Amino acid sequence: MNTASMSAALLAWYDGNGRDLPWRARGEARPDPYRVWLSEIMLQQTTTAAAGRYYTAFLGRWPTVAALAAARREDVLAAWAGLGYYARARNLHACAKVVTEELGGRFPRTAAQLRKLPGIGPYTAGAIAAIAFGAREAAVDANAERVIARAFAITEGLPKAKRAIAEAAQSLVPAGRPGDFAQALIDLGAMICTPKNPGCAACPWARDCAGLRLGIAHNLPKKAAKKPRPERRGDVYVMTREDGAVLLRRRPVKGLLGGMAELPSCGWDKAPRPWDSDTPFGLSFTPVKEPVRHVFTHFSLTLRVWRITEPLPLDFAVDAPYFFHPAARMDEAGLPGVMQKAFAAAMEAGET
DNA sequence: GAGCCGTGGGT
DNA sequence: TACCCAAGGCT
Repeated sequence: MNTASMSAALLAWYDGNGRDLPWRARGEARPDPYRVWLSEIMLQQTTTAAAGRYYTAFLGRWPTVAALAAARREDVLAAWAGLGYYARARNLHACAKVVTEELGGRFPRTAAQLRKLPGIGPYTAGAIAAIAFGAREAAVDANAERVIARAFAITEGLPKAKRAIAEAAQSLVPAGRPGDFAQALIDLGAMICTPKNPGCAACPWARDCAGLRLGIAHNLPKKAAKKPRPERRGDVYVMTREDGAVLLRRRPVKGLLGGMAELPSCGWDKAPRPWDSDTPFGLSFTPVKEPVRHVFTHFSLTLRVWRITEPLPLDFAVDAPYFFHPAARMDEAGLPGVMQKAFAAAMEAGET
């Protein structure tokens, strides 16, 4: 089998078995580059199911790159809340501004030019160039890496094997349908050539796969062992005002949950610990019985939740980064997942 | 190059 | 339960 027949076999499989996803414009002449870009940013390290809801919401609220560029950053971050990796949202907004204000509202058409924009790395640049503009570029994500490592029996471990894998992938990209090929390779990895228990019997490349022939496919690609996840603990405070408004705080733009709103908290990240031996503003609190557990990428967290004993008076004054948020619209406060959990725990405790 | 950066679903 | 992993990028 040569590369041309492998590409043809994969495209034929994709035409009959590829996934139906909201951002895919199957049959349309050319997909909207804005939609391709938006979906690709959301899909970075994120499942299609999780990205789908946010994609629909973003597209409804900001239908064009110009509309997104005109939005306030806090609104974009709040709309991203719960999806994770918030640097993506900051870069998304920054990229929209560059495209709108410096590039005349048009995305660059080549991977090399796309690569220069904030939030667009090697994978995303290739994906947008291929899918939105028909460029003959590979889009090598973790799925494609796995498929290629197996098909070519690349036994060198990641990340050292990245270059060899990328070159092998590029050699397969057909001139005719590079965008479909990129998505087909990803679908093959997600649906057939899965990390565990790959479905080789249904694979369009079963006859070509060197890894399968050698009986090593299921063990590829090789990866370094994971490091242990440290434990951290901290305290988080739910302070409500007499009118029900909740006291929140804006986090610094850089670092963990950068730029996001949060419940005032301390002790669990690198931020200063103003309340080690005291309470916020010297107020009185009641502990919520069950602490909140949350797992981040590089540490696990146990958070003690405290509820204010008496509501704050209406004239309780706070300065930035603190602000009050209306109680009736907490779902719009833009709290990241860990803070949504803490708030829910406090509310549950308050009702019992 | 390795650490940082979220969250949820599958097993 | 604990672990793995996901359409990665930035520093």
